[in-house]
This record gives sequence, C-alpha cells and structure tokens, in this order.
Amino acid sequence: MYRNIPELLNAAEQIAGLTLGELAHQHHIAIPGSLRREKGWIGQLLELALGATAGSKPQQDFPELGVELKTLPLANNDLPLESTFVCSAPLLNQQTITWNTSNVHHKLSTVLWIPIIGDRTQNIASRVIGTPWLWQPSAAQEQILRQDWEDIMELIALGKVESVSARHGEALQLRPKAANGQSLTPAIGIDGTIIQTRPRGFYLRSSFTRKLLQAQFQL
DNA sequence: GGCTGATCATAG
DNA sequence: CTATGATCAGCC
Repeated sequence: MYRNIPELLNAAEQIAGLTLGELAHQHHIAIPGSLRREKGWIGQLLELALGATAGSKPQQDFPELGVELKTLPLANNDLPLESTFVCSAPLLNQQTITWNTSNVHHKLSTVLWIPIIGDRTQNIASRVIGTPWLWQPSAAQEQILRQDWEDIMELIALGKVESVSARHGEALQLRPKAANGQSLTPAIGIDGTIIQTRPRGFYLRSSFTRKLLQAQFQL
C-alpha cells in the first residue's frame, strides 16, 4: 500500500486534525458510547484508516516498512493518559532470546505514534487525532529499554515471575495481560518446575512516552 | 490523581 | 490457549 515510510507518515498527517467521529464516519464505522467493552476500538479505527494489515498477525502493522502503529491517548494538556502495551512476555523457553532478538526490541524499532486527544470524560466522537510522528529509539532510550527488559527477563528465567510487579523497570514494565483473572499460562516456578500464572505483557510507562512527546514537540 | 493489577472484544 | 487492539477500576 505504501512504497516507503514517508508515504505512510504523509497519510497519517492527512488525517491529523480530524475528530474520531469524522474519521469513523468516513469509514462507515459506528462509534461506541464507551470504550469499556471495546478498548481497542480507536487503534483498530486508525489501522483501518491507514490501511494496516487487519487481523491478529503477530508482527508489525506495516511489515513491508518495518513500522509499528501505536495510538497514544492524551489529555487536553497533552500528557499521556495511559501506558502503552508493547507485546506479551515470553514466560517459558525464553533462554535463547536476547534483547536484539526480542519482540520488544522488534516492535519498538520504528513506531508511528498517533496522539488521540481527549480524556475519559470526553465523548469518543469528539476526540481529535493529533500530529503523528515517527520514532526510533535513541541510543540512550534503547539502553534504558534494554536494561529494563534484561532485568525483567532474568527474573522470569529465575522463576520469579510472580514477584515481578509493575513497579519494576524505569521505562518498561511487566503487567498482567489477559482476558481475566482466570487466564493461566505456564511459566518457570521458583524451583525450576512449571507453574501456572497469569499471562504478562510488556508496557511502556506513560512517563516514558511523555518524554518522547516532549522531545518531539518541544513541549 | 497516579499507578498497578484486572479486564474487554475479536480472530485463529 | 495466543495473538491483535488497549482502557478500566479501585487502591494507595
């Protein structure tokens, strides 16, 4: 669909300034009254609008360009409202994975961020698509992410997954990522045996994405 | 009010 | 179950 990244960025810039209501209307999509039961609705609308590959393929949104698309909800003061989900965390057989071969590294190598301005109290249709920007981690940013990832992955490998809370990690944190509290997946237990635990995912802290915004827009 | 832990929809 | 897309909700 896009021959290169600038074409994609340009397409994203074309829809900046539109409200979600306007964009949804263009694509004949009904707007939910709440995101409570459709948490991924905004992200999916943007994927549709920009022509990202639909479905649940476990790779980037624009594989031919190596670009991952992420929406970033902002309050009206331009600060991130939420952390950003990156990918699920491998809890088993992860001994052969290194930072450079990890899913986190891959997903975050190039991200097209699309701010969505409007807090929880604002109706979804009136929220506004902000100015998109392309991000590739600086050496310093990558170092922080790598350190967090390695620390967390080591704890998982040592069978301490249950003791890793969301308080770990400067930029990257580990949190539950599941349909509900009943979901279970195998992981390494403290004696090296296999235990069942809640699936986990890696998330970028909002303090980290806030810095990305500030660096990009000199806020 | 921020943050952690819990949760929702859908596809395969 | 895992993957995709995330936000909700209540504790501190």
